[in-house]
Amino acid sequence: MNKRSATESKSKIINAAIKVFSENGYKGTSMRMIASTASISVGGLYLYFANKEDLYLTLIKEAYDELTRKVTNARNEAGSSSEALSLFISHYINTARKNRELILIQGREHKFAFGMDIKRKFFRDQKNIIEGIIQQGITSGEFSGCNVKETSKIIFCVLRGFILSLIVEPDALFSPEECSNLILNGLLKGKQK
Amino acid sequence: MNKRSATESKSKIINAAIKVFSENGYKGTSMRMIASTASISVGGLYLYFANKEDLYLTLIKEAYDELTRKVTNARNEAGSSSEALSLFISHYINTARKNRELILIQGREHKFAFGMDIKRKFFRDQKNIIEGIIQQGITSGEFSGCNVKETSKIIFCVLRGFILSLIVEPDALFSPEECSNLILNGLLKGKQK
DNA sequence: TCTGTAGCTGAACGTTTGTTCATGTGAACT
DNA sequence: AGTTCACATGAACAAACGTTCAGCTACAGA
Repeated sequence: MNKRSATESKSKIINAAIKVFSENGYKGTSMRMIASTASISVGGLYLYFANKEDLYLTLIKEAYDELTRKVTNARNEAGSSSEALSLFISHYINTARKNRELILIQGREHKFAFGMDIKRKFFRDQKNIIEGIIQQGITSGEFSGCNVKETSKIIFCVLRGFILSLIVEPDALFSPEECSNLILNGLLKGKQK
Repeated sequence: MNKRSATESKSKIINAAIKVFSENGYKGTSMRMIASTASISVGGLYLYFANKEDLYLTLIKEAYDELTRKVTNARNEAGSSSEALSLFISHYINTARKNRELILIQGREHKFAFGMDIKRKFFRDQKNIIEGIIQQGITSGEFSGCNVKETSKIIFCVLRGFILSLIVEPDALFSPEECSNLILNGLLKGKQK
């Protein structure tokens, strides 16, 4: 193994790319900016990534995989449906907060279609999980009957709005508990508090 | 007045700019793209706008003003607080839908700070309106006591998520009625349906 | 018909972009 | 000490960028 380590250089590049892409978006980021942030030469970038697009896609792919992995676990940890939903929401919000830098990238996209297949899959997965939780809650009599698809869209939009706030207006962020509380009291058959 | 009308050319440019900026973002849009979409020469753009930034800011300023104008009206039209909130939500969602192209632009921003003062003012205004409605509902005994600031943040995030959906995933959109229903049943003291 | 001028053009300029490649460097082997 | 080769460099290239400006066109009023 060389002292000038390849893996070390690659991770230096990845970290620099996250930072620079997050701050300037795809089009707003030049390979030279990434190179200088990583303290490496322009040409050096091309030793590890085929081109700018390859480097970018590597980043957002990893970001989504991580978020998905953590959030899907929430489902198995809960007893009741309300607890499942609350856990889902708090997992989602907390991981989003923690991975803020990675998520910032998606707010600065250069084209609609770019990496869209990765995102669509992610969105579909998330919405399916929410739908599953609501459906089960209705079946078990815990939630009042409602339009499952429509309701899960709304819940998903709250979370999506949270993500957008993360990007544009950090002081608009709310707590997971308050969020679950508002949503659940609209879902639960018997009013409680 | 010349047959080669200045006002007509200017509006041709604005329409073209909305279209091209929406599809490609700020950095992704070149003055040549706007010019050719507007069927005008590159140089012609600079007869009406000082530079690229000036042209862009003109667009988003108008977009926000329009949305604000329409939404603020909702407040005066309602009798009860629940009706006020429902009206606010449906006005917001419907105007957002109608002005989709204009709003798309904000999803493709090139830098955080760019035009951010305009946006922040808009966000503050919107949240104040929601807070006002909730506060009034609590005072009148229509809504159950809750953390006003936190709750209005969540409601605002639903709408913000709706906007983001408008950009990235049009089939994730929900109806204003269903949204009001979910939120209100969490707010109303007595459960109803 | 001629003239003044508002409206418009597109070649040209200086930068910056993504990418390439001939060249250099240094740790790990014999 | 010599050889090797993974790792690294940055000048160079073509393409695209925002912006300028000398010159054109077409209309209004004389």
